[in-house]
Amino acid sequence: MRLATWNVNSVKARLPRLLSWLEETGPDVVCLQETKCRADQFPADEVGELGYATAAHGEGRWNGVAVLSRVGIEDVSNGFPGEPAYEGEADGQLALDEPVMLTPEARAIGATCGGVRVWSLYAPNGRSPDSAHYLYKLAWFEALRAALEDELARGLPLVACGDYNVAPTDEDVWDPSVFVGSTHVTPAERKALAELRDLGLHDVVPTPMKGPHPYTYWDYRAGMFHKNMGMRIDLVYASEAVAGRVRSAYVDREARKGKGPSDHAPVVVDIDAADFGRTGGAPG
DNA sequence: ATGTCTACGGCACGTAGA
Repeated sequence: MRLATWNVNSVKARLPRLLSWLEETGPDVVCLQETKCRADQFPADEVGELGYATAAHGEGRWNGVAVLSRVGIEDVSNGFPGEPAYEGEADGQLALDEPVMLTPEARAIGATCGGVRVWSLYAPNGRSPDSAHYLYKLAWFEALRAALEDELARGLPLVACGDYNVAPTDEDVWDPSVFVGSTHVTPAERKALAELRDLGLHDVVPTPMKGPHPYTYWDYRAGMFHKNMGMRIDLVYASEAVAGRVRSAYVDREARKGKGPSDHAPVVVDIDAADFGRTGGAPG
């Protein structure tokens, strides 16, 4: 099974590149983030012509996640149980007797594809460590940890991949000194990732196509991609059964080049998964 | 270079988010 994850930064703006990338790369399962469209606006017909079924979860202008699969797509979950909603900076100014029902943002979608439980995740950015958005990010990760613990208990091989908006180590940013006081590198964010790994998930670190660091994101500004000043924030967290069958993984930096790219590159993982589709196989 | 992208509302370009 060839699995990929890619923050496309608008699936509508990226559609020609997405379609040609699908044809060239031939993944069986693709996790997309920042699709920035409602489910009914997702170009399911266009990817369908290439043989992919779609599960999409979106809200319009921001966020949005999807799973594409040509090995089946079943048991779709839009979001996860306990997923928090962003209450914003205005929390506390609302009348106490006027509870407001907030809908979680479209940041997670799960589906079972070819015998593998697949999650496409788009973690909150956090904006700055003193913001309400940062607290929301940490709460979202704690709820994700609880949800993935339950998901793993189902016994299927599992991958939770996407834009985690956290660089796991200082090696995963081009210059740690630039990030002092910033999100993506704080101890609390890295602890949230460590707690996911404590569930038995393994960080599938891809091979960089160029240079020593498998960065997956480079800011559009200031020639950051040209100078390879990037970050590794798009991660594949795989259960033991999947991690033990990973043949290879790479960052497709070619997809970050040229006119009209996303600011993220895809991560592509090849897995020996011939027996995952069988019923009655070993769990986990 | 606070230097780039995107979507939105609404039809020009300012604003917000990343």
